[in-house]
Amino acid sequence: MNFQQLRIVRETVRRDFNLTDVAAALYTSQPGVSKHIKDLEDELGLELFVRRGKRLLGLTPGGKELIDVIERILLDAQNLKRIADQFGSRDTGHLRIATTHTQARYALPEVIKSFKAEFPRVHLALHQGSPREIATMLSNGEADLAIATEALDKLPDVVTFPCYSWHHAVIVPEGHPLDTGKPLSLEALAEYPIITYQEGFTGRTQIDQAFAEATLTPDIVLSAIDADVIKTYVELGLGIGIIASMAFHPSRDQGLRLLDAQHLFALNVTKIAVRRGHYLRDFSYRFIERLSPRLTEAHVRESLSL
Amino acid sequence: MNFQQLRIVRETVRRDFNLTDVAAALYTSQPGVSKHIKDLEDELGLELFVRRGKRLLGLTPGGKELIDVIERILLDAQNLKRIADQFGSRDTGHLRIATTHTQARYALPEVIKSFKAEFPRVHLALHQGSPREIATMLSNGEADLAIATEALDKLPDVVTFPCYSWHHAVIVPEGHPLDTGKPLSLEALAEYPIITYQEGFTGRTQIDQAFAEATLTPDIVLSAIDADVIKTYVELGLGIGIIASMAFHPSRDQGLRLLDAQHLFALNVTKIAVRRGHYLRDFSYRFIERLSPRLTEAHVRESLSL
DNA sequence: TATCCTTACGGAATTCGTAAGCATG
DNA sequence: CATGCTTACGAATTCCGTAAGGATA
Repeated sequence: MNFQQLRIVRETVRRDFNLTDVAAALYTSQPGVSKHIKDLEDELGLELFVRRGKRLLGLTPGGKELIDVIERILLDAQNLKRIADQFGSRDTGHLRIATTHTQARYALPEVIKSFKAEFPRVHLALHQGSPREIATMLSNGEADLAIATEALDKLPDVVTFPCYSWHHAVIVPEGHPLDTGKPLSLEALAEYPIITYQEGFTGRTQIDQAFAEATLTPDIVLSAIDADVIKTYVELGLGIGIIASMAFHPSRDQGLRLLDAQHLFALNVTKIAVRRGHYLRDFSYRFIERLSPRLTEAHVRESLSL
Repeated sequence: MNFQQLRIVRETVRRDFNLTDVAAALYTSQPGVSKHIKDLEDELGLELFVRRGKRLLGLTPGGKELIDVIERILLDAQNLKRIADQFGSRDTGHLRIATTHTQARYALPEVIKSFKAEFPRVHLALHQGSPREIATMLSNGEADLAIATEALDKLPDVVTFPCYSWHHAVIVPEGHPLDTGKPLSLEALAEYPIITYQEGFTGRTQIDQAFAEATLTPDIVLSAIDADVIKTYVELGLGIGIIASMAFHPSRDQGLRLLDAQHLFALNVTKIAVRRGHYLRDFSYRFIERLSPRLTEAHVRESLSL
C-alpha cells in the first residue's frame, strides 16, 4: 500500500470512475493508474470498484466503507505538511480562500489589506467561483477557507461560522419615480423590471422568497452573478436593481441612488467555512479573526473538534 | 513520503529513540532507518527529533505535533486492511485479546467456548500479561480488545466499558479457626499471615484500601500474580488467601474453604477496553456482546464515536 | 469507430542491505 | 572500546511510461 494508490482511488471517485481522467489529473499514465488500483485491490483482497466488462461504474459496498478512511489518510498526509510548514516558518506559507464575487469585491478588500500588512510573506490566493464551486474546492482540500452567503451549509465534514450579516437594497437611476424618500414596498418594486442576482448567488433565495410570500411575481429581466453587472444595466435604464447594500459606493456609483430595503427582504448571513480535519496554519486563524472578531481561534478550534 | 517512513518515526518514539532497536523491530537495516528519517525530515523541511551529536534524544516541538497525525495515519492504514477483511469474509479473521491471568482462567473460558462455536474460523489469540502490558498492547494496536480490572482507565484514546463485577473472598485450609460460618471481620483477617495478589493485579488496590481505612496493617507474607499460586500456598498452610471469588471451584479446590467477604472489600469491576479509532470486525462486537449482553454493538459504537 | 481499460515490457527511480567510518559515553 | 548513527555503494525491487491489444457504447 502506498500513497499514490490511495490518491488514485480517491481521484477515481472524484473523476466519476474515468481512469483516463484520473491519470491526467494526477499527471501520470493511464496504465499506471490501472495497475495501482489492481495492486491495491489485490493487497486488500477486495474489489473496490464495480465493473462492467472493463469499465468502472462505481464503488462496491466495501469500497464505500474504505473510501472514507482513504480520504482521511490523505487529509492527514496533507496536514503533516501543513503542520511542518507551520513550525518551519510561522509567518510564511499559503492561504487559499475560495469566495464569491460579492465577498471578494466588497467585503474582503479591507480584511485582506490589513492581513497583508501583518503577514506580508503569506501568499494569499483568492479563488473566485460560484457558491457551489467554492464548496467543492473546500471539500477537495483545494481551498483552506471558503466564504460565501450560500451553499456552504449542509456539507458533510464542513463547519460554518457566521461572519456578518447584511441586507439587500434597491438601486435606481437618479430621478427615478421610486426615489421619493418614502419607504419602499414589494408591490411598488414589482411594478418595475428588476435586475438582480442569479439563482444560487448572493441571497437571491431571500429575494424570491419575499416576493413569493407576498404572492407577487417580480419581472426579473436580467440576472447576473455580480453587482457590477447589475449596476451597469440599471444605469442604462433597463430596470431597477436589487443588490447587496455593501456593493454600493455613493462616490463611485454616481448617477445611482441606493434605497433602503431592510424591511422587505430577510437578513442574509455571510459565513466562513472550514473543512473538518483540515489543519489550519496560525495565520489562517488570524485571518478569520479579522473577518469577525468574535471568531477567535479557541472558538473555531472547539467547534471543529466537536 | 511513504508509509515505511511513518512506521519508522512511530517506532522510533516507541523504542525510545534507539534506531538500532527500531530497525530490529521493523525487520530492516539500521542505516535504512536513518536514511528514511532523514528523507522525511528533508521532505517536511523540519527536524522531527532532537539530536545530541548523532544520538536521538526526543521529539522536537514540531515532532510532537506531527507524531499524533502520523499515529492516526498508520491506524487508518490498519483499518483499511481490517475493513477489507471484513468484507472479504465476514466470519474469518483474527481477534486478538489481551487480558490477565484471572480473566483468562476464570471469566473468559465460557465466553470463548461459545464464541468459538459460532465463529470457528476466527483465529482467536489470547495474550496474557499484566494490566500495564495489556494497556500498552491495546494502545499499540497489538491487541483488538483488552479485558482487565485494573489500569485500563485513564488511557488516552481508549474507551472502557464495565463488563461485570465481582468480590474478593477469603480462602482457608479446611479446619482453619476462621472457618466458623460466622461473618468475617477485617480485624480477624489481620491476625493471620495473608497471601494475595501483587500490587496492580486483580483488585489488590481495593484490598489495601479496605485495611487502610480500618487502620489495620495486614501481614502479607506472599504476593502472587494469579490465584493458582495463592491457592497452592494456602494449601501448604503458609497463610490465608484473599482471591477473586470466581477463582474458587469447590470441586477442584478440595481441601480449601471459601469464606464470604463481600462486606469487607469494595466491589471490583472488570472492564473491556477498545482503542478509539481502531476498526473492529463484526465478530469482535459479537464477542463483546457475549461478555456482557448490555454492551450491544450500537452502544459500543456510539461511545467510541464521542 | 472512438473511447476506455488491460497486459506486456524496458528503462528510471527508489528502496534496501552490506561494509566502512565516525562520534559518544 | 562498545554502542549507536551516518555515509557510500551495489543489488534488488518497485514504479512509471510507451506500445500493443481487447472490450464496449
